Amino acid sequence: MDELESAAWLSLVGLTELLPPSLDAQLQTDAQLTHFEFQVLSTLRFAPEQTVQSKDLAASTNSTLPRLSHVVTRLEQRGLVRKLPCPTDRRATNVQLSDDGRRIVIRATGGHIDHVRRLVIDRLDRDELAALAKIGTTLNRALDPSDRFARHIRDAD
Amino acid sequence: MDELESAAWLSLVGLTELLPPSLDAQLQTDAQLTHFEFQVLSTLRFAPEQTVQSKDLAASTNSTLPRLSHVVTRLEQRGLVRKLPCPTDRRATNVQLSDDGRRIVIRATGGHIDHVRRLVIDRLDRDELAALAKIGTTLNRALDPSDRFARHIRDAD
DNA sequence: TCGACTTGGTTGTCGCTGCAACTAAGTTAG
DNA sequence: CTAACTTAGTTGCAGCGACAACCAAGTCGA
Repeated sequence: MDELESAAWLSLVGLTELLPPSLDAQLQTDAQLTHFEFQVLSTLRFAPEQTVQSKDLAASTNSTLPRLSHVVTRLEQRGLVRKLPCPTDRRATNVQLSDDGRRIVIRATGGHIDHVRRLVIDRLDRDELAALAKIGTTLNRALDPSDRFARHIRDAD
Repeated sequence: MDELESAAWLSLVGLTELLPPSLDAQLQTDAQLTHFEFQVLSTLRFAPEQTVQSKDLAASTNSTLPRLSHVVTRLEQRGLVRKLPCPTDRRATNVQLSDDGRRIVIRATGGHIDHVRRLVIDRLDRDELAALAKIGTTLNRALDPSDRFARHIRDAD
């Protein structure tokens, strides 16, 4: 690897190690949510009926079904979501945002966006944002060929 | 957030969620190492005497001292590193790469670099690499003002 | 229509990391 | 010199995520 390749790679590794803890910390102190929980709630918030089937929720949040199952169980215990049996497929469960959950996620979103702006968006100019979007898309496609991820936060983030 | 900002942000979040598992998976199957363990061993490999003090090793690998302590304990049990008392400060411990550890990390490096190339480097042109390096540096500085991270893999990665 | 296979989901266990508490060694002010 | 403080490191516990095993429901072929 030459200088440029190495610099690009190291900076990318740095990002993947530093960014997630920063997001978790902000959301944890401001809203008692992990970033993953926030993603789950945000996805539900913008879904029709505030309801999404577990399998699809897992795909949207780029998680596995076991992981989601655990998290949804905890969120349900906190009263932020409900689990409903799916009427058309009795194996499936639909996850629905509760009123409490809706209030929580709405209140959390503002501060989270502020944080993302201060940390990332506002530090890059338009050209850099465009470059990042393009590079990110390319690499995400390589990392996740099924490309199921991340069509969710959209209006939230 | 407008379209461009949102696209950049989502692609960045995607990267931070997809890249680390990919690195861990490759290193785990090819060398029975987590990416973090690989970083530790790589750092030691290029240090004078193959030895680094725990505190500095923690800083170089962007980890906390407790985390490093646990990992070094495991690596020592596997015979890949040694813990030596520091001669000049009796509180400190120096971590040294063993011969086995050296062989392991050297054997692991080639495959790891191949993986990184296939996944990232080879998918970007020179302009994109330069943009990524610049953006990454900017954001890393925002995320980690002390900037202690990532002066290590250098020749390895 | 019945057996084999697939799909949706849950549960249990294990391993790793964060955090707080703690020990030990070094440093500094009086 | 010694009491207060800081620094280096370890340990124990708790929480989360991966994985495998499992159950239940749906599908499909003969």
